[in-house]
Amino acid sequence: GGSLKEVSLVVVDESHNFRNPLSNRWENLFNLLEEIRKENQKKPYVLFLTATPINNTLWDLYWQIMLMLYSNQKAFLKQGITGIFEYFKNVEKRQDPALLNDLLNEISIRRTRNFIKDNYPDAEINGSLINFPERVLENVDYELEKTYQGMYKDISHIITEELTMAYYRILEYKKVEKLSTEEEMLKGRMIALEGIFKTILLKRLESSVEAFRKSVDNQIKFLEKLGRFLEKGKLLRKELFNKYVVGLDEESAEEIKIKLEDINLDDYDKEELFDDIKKDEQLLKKIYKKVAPITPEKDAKLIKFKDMLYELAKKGQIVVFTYYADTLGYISQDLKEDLKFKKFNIESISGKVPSTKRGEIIDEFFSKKTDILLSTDVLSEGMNLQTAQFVI
DNA sequence: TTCATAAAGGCGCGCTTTGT
DNA sequence: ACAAAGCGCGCCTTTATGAA
Repeated sequence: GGSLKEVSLVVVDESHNFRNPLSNRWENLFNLLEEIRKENQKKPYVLFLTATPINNTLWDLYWQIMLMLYSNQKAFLKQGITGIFEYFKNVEKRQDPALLNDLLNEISIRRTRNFIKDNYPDAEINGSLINFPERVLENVDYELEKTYQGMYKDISHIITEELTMAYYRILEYKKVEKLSTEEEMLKGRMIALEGIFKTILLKRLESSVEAFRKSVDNQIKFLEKLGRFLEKGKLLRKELFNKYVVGLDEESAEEIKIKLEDINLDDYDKEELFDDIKKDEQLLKKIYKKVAPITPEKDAKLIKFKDMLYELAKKGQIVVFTYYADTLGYISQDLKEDLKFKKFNIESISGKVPSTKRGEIIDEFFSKKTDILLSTDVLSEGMNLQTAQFVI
């Protein structure tokens, strides 16, 4: 509620979120800092906090520093750094991160676990000594081949070798001597997407049967609609499909039709295109049939996971991270129904959980009411889950 | 770079609940 | 009784991924 004039310190937590200068958040923060400076007639203190100043490249750090320095390339002239950009270029060229020290010494405070242990052995939080638990890493192996009861090879063969992927290759069905340069570009990009799509399918297969089933089912539905719209001379793209996927009844189908781009099938090898779309539909249905009977009781990966979970849960609190929300839902549903796990309090959290509810779940975990907490990436930032004894 | 996919966060709208 | 706060939903934005 106060005015910008009263701001003398700006604290940015998880500051690596401001590593990309092309994003709105970077620009907004830059403008905000500028405004504060103007109102104040002097620069406020700026404090950036992050455990991972560099996520991908050196330049992540560069753009965070640019915010702190109001893009002033000559901010450290006195220290012999004539231009920040040049300085980073040089570090990049020489491939030696140690060269960053001159700059980092001017602007950063770094405190590692060992530093605190060595220099502040008596440090306390809320009256009790800080205790850094020993971290022990353990790998658990499982065989996908077993999980999918010998069908993993079949499934991955179908995905990588047998699917025609006609949707991503529509331009290949065009009856012309030579595609235009523009079309040639588009074709290349669509084929690249085909690769991404295949990878995603395999990734979801690896994550859980349920996540995989959902993707396969979704693709079957898409291909059905794609075929139906093509017959009407309209090309259904994924973007619109995903937008309207919930209510694709006949009425809304008419509405969508207006928004779709036209496609003149006379220019295409119609027969072959339709055949291939049908073929993919059949192949995906075949895959679906294979994985449909893998119920939780027959899911070897889930069983192994649960065995381990059960043993660990007897010893202490656990946080389980998973990549896909669908896998989270699958596991959480199964644990809820499993009598063996009845004695444990199990909660799950993802981006779909509203923020107020999220706070409750975390509080309950802190007060040790929860034994097992299942989570997607939402908990990876800004959350201190140190009461947990195990992380999976 | 590009784009599909799936994860996340943020904001505003309109409605309900809460506080004074 | 009225304003403020909270909530759910839809929409928009951001990010990582990987092949070309």
